[in-house]
Amino acid sequence: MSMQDTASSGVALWRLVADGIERGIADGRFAAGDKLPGEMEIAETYRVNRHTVRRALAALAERGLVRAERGSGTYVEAQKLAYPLRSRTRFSEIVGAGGREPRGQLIEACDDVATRELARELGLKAGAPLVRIEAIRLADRTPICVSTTWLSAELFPNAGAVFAATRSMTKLLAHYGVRDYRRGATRITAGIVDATDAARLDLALGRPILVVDATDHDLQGKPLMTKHSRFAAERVEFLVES
Amino acid sequence: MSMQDTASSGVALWRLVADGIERGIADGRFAAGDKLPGEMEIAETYRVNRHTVRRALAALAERGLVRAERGSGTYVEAQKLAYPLRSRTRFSEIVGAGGREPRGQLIEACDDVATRELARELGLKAGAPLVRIEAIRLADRTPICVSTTWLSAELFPNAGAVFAATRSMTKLLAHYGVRDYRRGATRITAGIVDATDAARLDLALGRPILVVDATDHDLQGKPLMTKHSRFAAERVEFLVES
DNA sequence: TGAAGTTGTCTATTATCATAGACAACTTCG
DNA sequence: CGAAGTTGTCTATGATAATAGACAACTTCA
Repeated sequence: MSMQDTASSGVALWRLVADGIERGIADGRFAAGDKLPGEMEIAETYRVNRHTVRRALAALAERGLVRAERGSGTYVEAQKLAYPLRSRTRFSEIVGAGGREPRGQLIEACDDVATRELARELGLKAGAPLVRIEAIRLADRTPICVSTTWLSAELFPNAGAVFAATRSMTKLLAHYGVRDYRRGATRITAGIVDATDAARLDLALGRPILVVDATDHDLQGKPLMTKHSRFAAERVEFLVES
Repeated sequence: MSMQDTASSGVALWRLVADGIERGIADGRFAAGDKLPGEMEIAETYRVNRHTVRRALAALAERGLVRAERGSGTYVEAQKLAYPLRSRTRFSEIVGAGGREPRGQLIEACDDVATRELARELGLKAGAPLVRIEAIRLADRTPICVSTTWLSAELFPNAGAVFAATRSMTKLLAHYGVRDYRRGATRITAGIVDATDAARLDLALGRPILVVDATDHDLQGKPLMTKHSRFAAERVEFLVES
């Protein structure tokens, strides 16, 4: 065969191979930790050159989906959600890009008052009225993180009800006329899940979590909301741009 | 820009442009008969070379979605369903390939006896028991054709109920263990829709129809079913392989 | 230790993708 | 008719995709 892609569909051959392998991983034909067939074998099944397979595997490896070990084979990585930490990242977009369905679920929404720290983050005075939203975010049916979000009760009246209806922070902000926003400085630490979060994340007690604190700003730099998120470490992998 | 495709995603640039235009046609931004923007203008909106736009338009023209008129412009064709007449064609696949959802709807299933002609087509004796299935097939919510299908009542007992449940001839045959089948000789004529079919196809009286008679065989050549289909001529366009 | 099997890297060739410019052929409209 | 705008076709160039072969580097296992 000297054609570049099947039926000149405008989709590169290596992409078709990569998609095929990814589907195999997604539907469990290749489980996490499994060894993929050798490059030659994959090349034969797809009737493609070994280098084309390598191109496909390289693309998957870049996304952290597989890991090649020289002399041994290529292995399926623990299928962690690749979570790029850019200034403009939306949970729904990240999850959707991985071919999974993003879901949001409200746990609790209640009034709160700003501590000195929260007030500083949000550019308010200590004791200012806040709305606190506790929510779970899932990819398909897998809980990824629990997050506590604080917003100004004056700027976003009735925010809890709006989030309950939209199940999306992005849509919540859009409801108040905020068309775009960015994440400011983000702090990442790790910890051990507590009993409450363990139940919410369907996670065994004692498992590690990634703790992320971030404040989102609008395009003018005005603080909109500050978040305290706890990610199931075994299900997510943050990607920081180099 | 000297890159071949956006973010080296494995999808050709012309494909992205073609998909974008096709989406515009699908969601009504460009209606049937409309003139598309000029090639230069499209090139500017997609920030792409004019030749790349031409490649995209050529792909759409090949599928019959648009028609270029030299010196005048490129126009959206009457959006007929492109129906390739190969030996192995499935309605669901054809409709699905066009980005529309295939649907089937049972009108009536009843017992019948083989005329001399039907018996010859199905390899049975005249007077043999048959099941006759009347069905409508749609793309999204647009009726495409009405078809009358005859099957041997002995080979496919209770076929009507199975079709009512599966709404697919392919699945019906699979239910009886037929994994694959091919269409044999196909006869195509044209006619005027009668009152019954006009109502079923949501077609005005007096409109033309394409009449297709075909018999499907299994891979050993044994006749499985014979069909008499009436297509709304203004909604479909048969493609015969060259 | 050695053989077999695996991934990594190199060179080389061909086809396609994408861009660029120029001009012909044609349609539309004043 | 003539000008403006459109699609059609040609040549040319550089980047990428895909194939092909060879060999190095490494792991696994008998």
